Parts: sequence; C-alpha cells; structure tokens
Amino acid sequence: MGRRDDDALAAEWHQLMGRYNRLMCALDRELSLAHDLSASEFEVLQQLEHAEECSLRMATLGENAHLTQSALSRLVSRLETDGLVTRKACENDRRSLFVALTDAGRARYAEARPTQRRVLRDEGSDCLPV
Amino acid sequence: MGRRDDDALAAEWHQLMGRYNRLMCALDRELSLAHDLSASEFEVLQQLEHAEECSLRMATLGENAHLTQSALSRLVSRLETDGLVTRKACENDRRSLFVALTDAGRARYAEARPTQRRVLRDEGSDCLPV
DNA sequence: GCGCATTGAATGCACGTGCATCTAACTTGG
DNA sequence: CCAAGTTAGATGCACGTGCATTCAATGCGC
Repeated sequence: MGRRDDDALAAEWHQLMGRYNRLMCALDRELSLAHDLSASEFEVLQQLEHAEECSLRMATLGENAHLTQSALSRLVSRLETDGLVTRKACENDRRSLFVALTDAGRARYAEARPTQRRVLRDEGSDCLPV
Repeated sequence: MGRRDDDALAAEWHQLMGRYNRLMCALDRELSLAHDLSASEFEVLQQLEHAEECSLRMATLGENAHLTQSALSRLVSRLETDGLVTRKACENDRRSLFVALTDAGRARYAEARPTQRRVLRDEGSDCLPV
C-alpha cells in the first residue's frame, strides 16, 4: 500500500509494457509479411483451432483472444472476407453467432504457426517466461 | 525447441497479452477520464519527471517509454499543445531535440500518479508482479 | 400476453499507431 | 572541402481500436 510498493508495481508494469510492445511489434510485422495475418488475427485462428468443432461464440472468442466486442466484430469480418472463417447463426439464440474455421483458415493457421513460434523464441527469450 | 516448449512459450505470450490488455485498457480509461492523459502520455511524463533536469532527448525518451519514433513525435506535439512539455533545441546537435517538463506538466503528473498507482493496485493485483 | 430491462453483435466516429518517406543536420573518406 | 552515407525528427497515409450508440432477440415481472 505504501509508496515503495506502488513504485515497485509501477516498475513491474513498465517491464510488462516493454515486453509486450517488443513481442507484439515483432509478431505483427513478421506474421503480416509472411502470412498476411495480424497478431490478433492469428490469435483468433488459434483459439478456433483449439475449440470444439473449431467453432466458438463471438463473446467467448472475444474473451479468449483479449479483444473488445467491436474489435472482434470487425476482425471476424476481415477473416470472413478472406475466407478463413465463417459466421453461423446459433439456433438456440438468434442473437448469437458461431464463428467457425474454414479449411483455408485451418491451413493458414498451420502455415503461420511456425513463424509465430519462431518469433516467440527469437524475441521472447529474454521476455518469456515472465 | 520442441513442440512442447514452443507451446509453453505461446501460452506465456497469451498470458502476457491478457495482462497487458487488461491493465492498459483500465489505465487509459481512468487516466483520460480523470486527468485527460493517455497511458502513454502518463508514461512519458513519468520518464521526464525522473530524468536529469526533467529533460530528455527524443530518441532516449522513445526507448524508455516503449514508443516508436513517429508515435513519440506526435505524442510530444500533443503534450506541447497542452502546455505540459516544451521542445528545446540541442546546441551540440541541431538535429536533436530535448523535451522538458513544464511546471504544468509536473503538476499534472503529480495529480495523475495516485490514479495510475491505484489502477495498478486494483487491476494488477493478479497480474503483477509477473 | 405485454412492456421493460438486458444481452449479442454491428456500426459511426475520432483517434493513436506503424510504416514508409522526407528534410535537415551531422559524419566520414577521399 | 566536397560527396556519400548516416542519424534525428516530422509527416502523409492507411489501418485497427475503443467508445458510444443502435438494432434485434431474449428473459423477466406483472
């Protein structure tokens, strides 16, 4: 609670910012150059790949991928335009949507994963594990 | 190097993203509501406050605050417009600029710091220390 | 069954960012 | 001393984001 603890917390936060920015920039750059995917888009594909039937509700997907509702809505639109995912209406609740990976989406993810893992190894060696 | 290590690294990265996004959103929201400062702007003021004579070269400031050169350039412009910092030419190298905290800037930082520290305590308790 | 609050998702808007590029100022080799 | 290369910072541009709002579908109380 004291000044010292607060400053220690601020220092931790400062470190966290540094790690995040370095990794995120590297991932965005390399993934978009090599696979035309942003780091967020990759993250969404990854969540879907590991989901039951490669399909998740928008809200769930947003939480898992650390995206706000509006960011996710547009991101999924982009992925859909590129043919990597499809939106499917939910029968129980017609407000909800399921997002599902297409074959192309699964292929793109498989293609991009080694790149992402390599960047994490190269850039993250002194950042991760936290 | 193996698949397991890579996946562990990816999990760490996923955690890091979550922590960063949660804290950054909270800080941005509260700091801009209460003090009309973004989290990045606060970070810059903080770096200056702790610098020799409250003054740093742009490049140094950029590294310390984890900002790209272009982001920093515009951010400093905003702070200057608001009267919180001033740009001063460097006499030895007329390409360089020093950015210095004004009295108003120091005051705004002092005002905002408790808010930032509180958010870090509230939101960061389960995120920090890493 | 009918309003009323709530929830899921889409969208207008303003804004901050990265990338590429530009200009000016310094540096270095000849 | 000059030309070529390098470095500091500013800027045009496209783009992704958050916030606030909107619209439709659902649940809940009466």
